[in-house]
Amino acid sequence: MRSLHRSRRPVKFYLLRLSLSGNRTAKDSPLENRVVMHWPRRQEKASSAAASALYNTERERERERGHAAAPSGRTWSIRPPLLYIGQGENPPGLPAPLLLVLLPLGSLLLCLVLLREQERRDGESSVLRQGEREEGPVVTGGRRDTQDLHREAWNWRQLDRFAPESRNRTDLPVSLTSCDLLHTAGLKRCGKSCRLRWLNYLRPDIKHGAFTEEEDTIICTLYNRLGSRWSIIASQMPGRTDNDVKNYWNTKLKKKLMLRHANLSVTNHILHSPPPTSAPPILPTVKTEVFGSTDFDFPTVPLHPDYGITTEQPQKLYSDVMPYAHANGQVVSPSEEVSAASSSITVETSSSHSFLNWSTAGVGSNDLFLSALGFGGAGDFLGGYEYQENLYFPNPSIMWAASETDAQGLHQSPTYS
DNA sequence: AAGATCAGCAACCGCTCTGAA
DNA sequence: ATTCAGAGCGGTTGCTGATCT
Repeated sequence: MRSLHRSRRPVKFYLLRLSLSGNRTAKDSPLENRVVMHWPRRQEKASSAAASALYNTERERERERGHAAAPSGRTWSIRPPLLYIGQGENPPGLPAPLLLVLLPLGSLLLCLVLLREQERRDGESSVLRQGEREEGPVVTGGRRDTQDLHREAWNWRQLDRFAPESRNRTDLPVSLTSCDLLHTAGLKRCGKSCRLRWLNYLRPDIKHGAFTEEEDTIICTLYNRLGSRWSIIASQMPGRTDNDVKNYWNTKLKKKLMLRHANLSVTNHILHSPPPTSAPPILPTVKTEVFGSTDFDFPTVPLHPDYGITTEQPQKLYSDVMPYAHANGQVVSPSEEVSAASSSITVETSSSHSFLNWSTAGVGSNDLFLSALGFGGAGDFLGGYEYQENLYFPNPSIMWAASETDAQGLHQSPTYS
């Protein structure tokens, strides 16, 4: 069991119990189907008495209106409750309390949101509902639920471990770390884990389907230029996370490309290899001839000077720059089909050539993989390039070029000796 | 049918960076 | 200027279901 990150700095928080009189129907988007609070940072330091007073005021208003309203200076939007306290554990007079945890931590609120969102996704709630009682963790089956969310009921006994007076108070000034609180809540996840879970899985705008050819192209293009800057690559594909892209590359796309290249190599071999001799086969050793050393360097890329790209600003290459590609000085129309044997992308500026070399710094074995395959551009990998205008690149069109279109044009391939 | 292996992928680890106090 | 919690990121792990033997 991996250990939880434990925050060193104690976090002051208040536990407020809100008794909501009936749920509002969530007609809004799922994202809004949750508690949203804007709590001024200064207010985090408010005394428990002040918090209690605010709470009491708000509770009165809430009772009058049937929902929670915001005091001046802050806004609360309270939708159907996130968590219910198990039956029998409720304090007297609060039949269906909603437990809110006000923290100076977006992460913790996210934990609550996360539970609600998971509940929505599961279709069938595994979070304790009103009137239900649960013993121990709630498991809905599958790894995601058992491992990601160890959802146990909130109950007063757990809270009382830290605040024994909680049963008879509406405000609970307690000094705990965020991890303590999450343990108390039964989540067994730190805020960081919850955030990650949200970003990579629960976020409603996440695209969960298979990757398209367009996305393959984007990934290969940017990977070839940047290496494993997955977050930047993912930023060009709405709905995809860096983790998605990374996993996809490592498990599928890389193999796919290798397979295609292997097929191509076999074809080339059949077409161009000399008649077989009786000489014993020589096991190949890879030599990166084109780059002049056994270390891999990405192709030298001259950048457009107007963009002001520096090696310290690699991100700008994607967000601001998608330079024109040429090959051997010849611009190739995007509509032209590019052979799978095309070898390189060079990027040419109209005037001065400020060369930027995406070199070995930060480049891992995957880049060696690319180099070993002899590819300089994503069009090579994908075997046939289908031009996509303004995929998600804000700037000029990409023009892939075939420097040599015959089957022997793999001049950037490794050579075997 | 049962165990072994593989593939997919969400989550974790550990590090750096950022910004608030 | 310093401290430190939280965010961001890339590499890696390990769980689960599918497939193979």
